[in-house]
Amino acid sequence: MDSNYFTDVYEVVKLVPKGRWASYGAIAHYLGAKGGARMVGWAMNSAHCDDSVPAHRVLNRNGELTGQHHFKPPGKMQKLLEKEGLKIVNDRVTNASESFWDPSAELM
DNA sequence: GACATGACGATTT
DNA sequence: GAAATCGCCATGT
Repeated sequence: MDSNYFTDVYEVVKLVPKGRWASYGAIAHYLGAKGGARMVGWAMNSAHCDDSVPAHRVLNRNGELTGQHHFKPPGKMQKLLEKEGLKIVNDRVTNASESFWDPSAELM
């Protein structure tokens, strides 16, 4: 529980608006760039057990569904994103720059 | 305690 | 412009 870092990541991910997506680096930067994007991904890895954390809204900086294989079943991530209004093509979000959500910019 | 790995990012070649 | 490499730090072995 000392790793409050994960909790921070969960909070930010939960704050991601529906139909938008945030990048690991953006969240990491919002948290103070602690450890960088990798730690965010690692936090999600621990969060995968928590359905309250819409990890499917967290993609890499390219808007690619990098963690699909970690979902159950694989592809659920893409389905959820498409259901929220995002267009996924080739495991990648189209109009990514338009649906991109930056916590440090939107939440300030 | 050290080595290897990981849902990434940025920089350099 | 694309590919390759290093860096970030925490977790697992």
